[in-house]
Amino acid sequence: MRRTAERLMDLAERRMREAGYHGFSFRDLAAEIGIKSASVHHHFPTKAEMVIAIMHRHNERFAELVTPKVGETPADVVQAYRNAFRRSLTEKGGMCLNGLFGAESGGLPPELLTQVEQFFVSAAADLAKRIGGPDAETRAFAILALLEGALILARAHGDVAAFDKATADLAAAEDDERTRKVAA
Amino acid sequence: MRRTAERLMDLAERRMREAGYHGFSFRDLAAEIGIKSASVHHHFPTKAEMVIAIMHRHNERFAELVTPKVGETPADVVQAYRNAFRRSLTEKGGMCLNGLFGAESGGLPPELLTQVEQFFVSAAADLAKRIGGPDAETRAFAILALLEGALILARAHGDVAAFDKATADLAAAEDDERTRKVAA
DNA sequence: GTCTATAATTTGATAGAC
DNA sequence: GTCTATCAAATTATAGAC
Repeated sequence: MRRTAERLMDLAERRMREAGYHGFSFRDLAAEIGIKSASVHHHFPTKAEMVIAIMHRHNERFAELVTPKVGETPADVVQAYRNAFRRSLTEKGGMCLNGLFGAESGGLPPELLTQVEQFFVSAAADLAKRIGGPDAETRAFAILALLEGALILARAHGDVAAFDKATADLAAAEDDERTRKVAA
Repeated sequence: MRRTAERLMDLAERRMREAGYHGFSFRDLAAEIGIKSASVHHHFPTKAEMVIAIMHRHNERFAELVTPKVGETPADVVQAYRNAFRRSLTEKGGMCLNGLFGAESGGLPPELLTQVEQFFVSAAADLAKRIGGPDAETRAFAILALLEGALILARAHGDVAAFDKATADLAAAEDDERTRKVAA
């Protein structure tokens, strides 16, 4: 069944969100779902390939989560991104994989790093386009940085409240930008 | 000589900033400075103890870097923090150790996580006290999150410019807060 | 798809000589 | 402080039977 492959990916993803690329081994996964590590290799030849598949799936899901809504305001867009990141914490048990791999990028497979960079490039471009206004690209970078950092604070404090605190002014700030534009 | 211990710490710190807690082994370090791994254990009994010593040293240095200046404005304080974080990238070769360990906290020694949490608690308190104004604590969280996330973006893009872009509006925003207060 | 068996390497760590 | 020698465990991965 392809179901086993998905369970393996789910499990590996969760472990990595908690502890990074080295946060799981094939033996770990195998033990938890009741098979042997050799069987994991049947579904994913190497660990690198497995992680790349996980990242691919994750980035597709992320794109769906922040898909544009008709009539959205810039504040709506920022809220959609904020909610998507927050879900990492509350439903996936930890960090954004792209942020995590960006942080520990030094020892990771190059193909993985390509995916990570690509994620940030397209997320920044998408955000910038949808919030618009002056310096949209700079503000998009700031928003992505704030969200990644807010996840770190929440992990360090062991409390989602830290994420909420760090991002409390996010939507309000974007409303300010709007007001400023309208006023000008 | 205590000199060897320091060289080991320097090397290990750099590797961890690039690739996280699992970014070096005692053998790596030993090979690079021309001794054997058993000799590294003479200076640091275990890896966990070594990393804790590195964190201790790092957090002391950080406190010095952002030490209060007489007559500082809130914008000055934020700039001092921004510069301290930026130095991680330009002089230390990578992430802030606290941010990195917060991100991959799942598989780390508990004593290390205690230090990480403590760092963020005291940094937020210090920042909040020195920038003052309404919601100082919330803004302090946002500033720390932005700085950590900006490091991630720079690592992911492989370019310090991403850090600068993400933090471009930081000091300006703090000036806004001041203006707002004065105007009120 | 899963198993047994096993290889090759790496890792954190220790004992004891010099 | 450094070395040789060594350990036990873990990790990624492969070959081939069922």
